[in-house]
Amino acid sequence: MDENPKRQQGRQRRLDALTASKIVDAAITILDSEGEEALTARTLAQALATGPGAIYHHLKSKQAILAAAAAELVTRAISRKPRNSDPGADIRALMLTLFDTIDEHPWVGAQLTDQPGQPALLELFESIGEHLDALRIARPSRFMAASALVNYVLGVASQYAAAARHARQVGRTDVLADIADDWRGGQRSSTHPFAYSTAHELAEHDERQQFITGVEFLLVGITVTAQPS
Amino acid sequence: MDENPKRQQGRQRRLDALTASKIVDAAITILDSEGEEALTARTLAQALATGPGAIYHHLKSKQAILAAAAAELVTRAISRKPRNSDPGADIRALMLTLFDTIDEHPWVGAQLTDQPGQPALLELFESIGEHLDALRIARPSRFMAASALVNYVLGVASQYAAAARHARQVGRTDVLADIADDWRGGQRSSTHPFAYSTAHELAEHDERQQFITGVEFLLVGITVTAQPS
DNA sequence: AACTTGGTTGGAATGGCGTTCCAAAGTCGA
DNA sequence: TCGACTTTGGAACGCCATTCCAACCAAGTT
Repeated sequence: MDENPKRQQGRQRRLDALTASKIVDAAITILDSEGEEALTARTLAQALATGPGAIYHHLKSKQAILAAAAAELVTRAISRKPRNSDPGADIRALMLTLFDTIDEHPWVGAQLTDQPGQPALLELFESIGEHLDALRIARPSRFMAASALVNYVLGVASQYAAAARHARQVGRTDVLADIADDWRGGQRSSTHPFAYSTAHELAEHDERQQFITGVEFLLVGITVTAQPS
Repeated sequence: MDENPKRQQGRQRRLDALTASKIVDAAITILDSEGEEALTARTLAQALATGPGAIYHHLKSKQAILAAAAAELVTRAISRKPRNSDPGADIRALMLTLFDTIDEHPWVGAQLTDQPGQPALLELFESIGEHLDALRIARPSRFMAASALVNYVLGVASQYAAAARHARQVGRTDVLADIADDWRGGQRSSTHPFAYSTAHELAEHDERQQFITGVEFLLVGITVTAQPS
């Protein structure tokens, strides 16, 4: 399937040789510019000026391509670590970096939530966990705390991916504004009073701010519940 | 497309008439017993002893069927409200009921995260929001708090759906044990020390306990940050 | 320089999916 | 009984991921 180390020195490859990483790069380009639905074996083959068969020689499935693409972007995001002296600031910065990656590449959100035990999730969990170590969370709580933060990120990620899909299908409209209108329509003021009265916030709020507020709730809860000292 | 109120009194229907709700019920049965992948227009038509065309006369797409099925189960779960005197206990009970629904019907998790502005999500948001009202969270924070809780549930839901898919494909029931093994393999002890050292918890923990611990982190964070008094 | 070998290529074929089409059948007001 | 309208369900369409396989190459061997 490729990645044979011997080949690096032994056989000489053609200059235009297909490789797993070239395929993944082309996939990322398509996903970013034309969305999840635009990535098919045929469009990807066309972008690489080859046929579908050649691609499957290097990567065993479309899911493998997507997993590799997501892992690439997550790893890239995580490796930009600020490493301040303040571990609290560090973990907030990490979470915001993740948010920005998902905001810029919504398909990553869909991919992260599509398969369990994915490489990208390991990176995510590891990075969050190491920051919690720095925060000196009591040992037994670290796993729970890291899981909670990962799950929260995944929830936000899945909504971003869904919104991006919807926006592309329906056209350029503001997805959240449509939902807010729906929540204010019909008999909603009596059947769903809470949603009705908060719908305007859905349409107007800053999503980055909303995300970090949720992170803040979790971090406060974690430190209050599990700080040793 | 059906659901014409006039028809209820006017035209008389055949006893075995196809209806949207019969289709959704059949879909739920297939999803629960044979998994997401088993639900196709053809298998559903077969279960209803008809052809695919008849189904599309009542519901406009497969996504609409899935959305209706998910909304049905979420509504059913949410309507089992305990309504104790203690609002803190109520919201924990609600979250656990949601967890149990997703645990029993993992495909609901996939559906919730697949489309924005879904009916099931409105029910979820409304129910969580009303409980927060009872908790007397300060007004401006309620939207943020409800969103954070919903996002957390969605993250957990997506992981449950992914694990169920994987388990059905591989035939193995213990997906988490496989992932834990992966996290302990290779050079992980040096490259991913946190994941390596917590892998055993991944395989051994009680998932329901883990879920409610995350909820607890959020609720503590929310009350500490946003309680008015 | 020809021959062999085995990884690589890419176009064609396969099987299955969601969805649409449409002729036949059913139902009702007149 | 008739004509209009809904409902049915099997066949057909277009697209997808994936597999097949004959041709293609760049070494090693002679």
